[in-house]
Amino acid sequence: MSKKAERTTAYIIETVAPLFNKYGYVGTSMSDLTEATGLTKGAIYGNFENKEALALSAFEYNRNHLLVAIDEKLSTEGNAMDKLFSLLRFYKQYDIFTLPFGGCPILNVGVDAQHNHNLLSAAAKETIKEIEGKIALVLENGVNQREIYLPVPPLQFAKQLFTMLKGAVAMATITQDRKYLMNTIAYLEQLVQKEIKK
Amino acid sequence: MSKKAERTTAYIIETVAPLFNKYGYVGTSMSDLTEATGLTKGAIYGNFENKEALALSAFEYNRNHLLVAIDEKLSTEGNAMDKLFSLLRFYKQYDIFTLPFGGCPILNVGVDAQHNHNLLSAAAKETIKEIEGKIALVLENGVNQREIYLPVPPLQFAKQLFTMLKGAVAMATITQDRKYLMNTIAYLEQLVQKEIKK
DNA sequence: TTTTTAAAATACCATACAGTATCTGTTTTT
DNA sequence: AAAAACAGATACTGTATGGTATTTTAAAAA
Repeated sequence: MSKKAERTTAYIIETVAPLFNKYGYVGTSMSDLTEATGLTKGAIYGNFENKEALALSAFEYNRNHLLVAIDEKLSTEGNAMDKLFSLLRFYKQYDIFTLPFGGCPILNVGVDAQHNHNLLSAAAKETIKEIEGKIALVLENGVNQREIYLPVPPLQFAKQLFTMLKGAVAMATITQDRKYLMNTIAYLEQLVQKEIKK
Repeated sequence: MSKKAERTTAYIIETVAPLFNKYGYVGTSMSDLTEATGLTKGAIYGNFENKEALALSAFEYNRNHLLVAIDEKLSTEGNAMDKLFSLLRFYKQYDIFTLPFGGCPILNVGVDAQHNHNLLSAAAKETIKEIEGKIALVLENGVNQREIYLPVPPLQFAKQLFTMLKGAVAMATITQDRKYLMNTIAYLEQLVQKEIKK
């Protein structure tokens, strides 16, 4: 296994990931990709079986970035409440965070692939489940440590919270107005404070 | 102006609207449209200047359907609270309501057109503003009639409410799970009850 | 340094794309 | 019923699409 190939494979993915995320699967053509990478089709098809495989790799790349960031926020020192507030602070800057990959991959791919690409659609769906699970885990630990109180089961609360966050992300994306992020999350902060603080 | 042409123009729009909404602007080809309508390109290009004009008409068609429905819910007999609850009940069934046009046009077009089509993108944005305005008006009247109390200005409350609704719509769409709609709106019902009831 | 192996460039394929000029059939109008 | 107007079908345009077989170039191994 020579290293050259691995490097170009990685280079292709990171160059191509924002394009697929912005323009969607059908909206991104192979010539867009050759232009962006400066490589020829021969080079790209040498590293990826076809356009589909490339799009899947690109989504996985974006998704991993996101999950790493979320993991980091949820691993903040302190109790469950500290971790939650760390996550909320992160989402206040979510538009800036996702700018380099061309917006929220879950929203973009989830909506774009809906009727165009089953595998991508399933991948977006799966990513949502993972994030909800991570949030639920923090909540569950908080309950067990008697740090917080929950009016509903941890997973349900996590889903509710994530739904509101995605609402803010969707509105900020569509209207290009980051106030939706700021205001919604300010509201969520006081909601979390009131609802679950012991 | 003969009526024949108007009828086929209308027929084309209503046939084509769900396709553009599902597959997006680039994802919908002229041959998809000839196949769905059973008409030839000659017929379609005789009624619309180009693909873009057709897509814009299709969005407008979907948008109008939605606005009519929302207007109706917000015109329910009774006070501001009755109108709000009528809207919330409508959103509980939003997935079923939007099924014939292939999902929520604001979300689909708003996300799809984001980097692919400025006019469509602006139209989605504008539609959001209109709906927020309609909700804000109901709230403002409610305040003036001393039926409800608002912790923030009417438009801000309307935006907040609509953001959460869109969050539920986005999550239900991406995951294909209508529980997001049910649970989020059940939560909003109790929130509205608590927060703004005088 | 030479040989071997692999990566990337080139040139090409068939097909699908949006769009159009022209022709044919059908309505209206006279 | 004939003439004029118009809707729609047909056949075609050039270009862009995803994908591939083959050649050239560069990198590893001997």
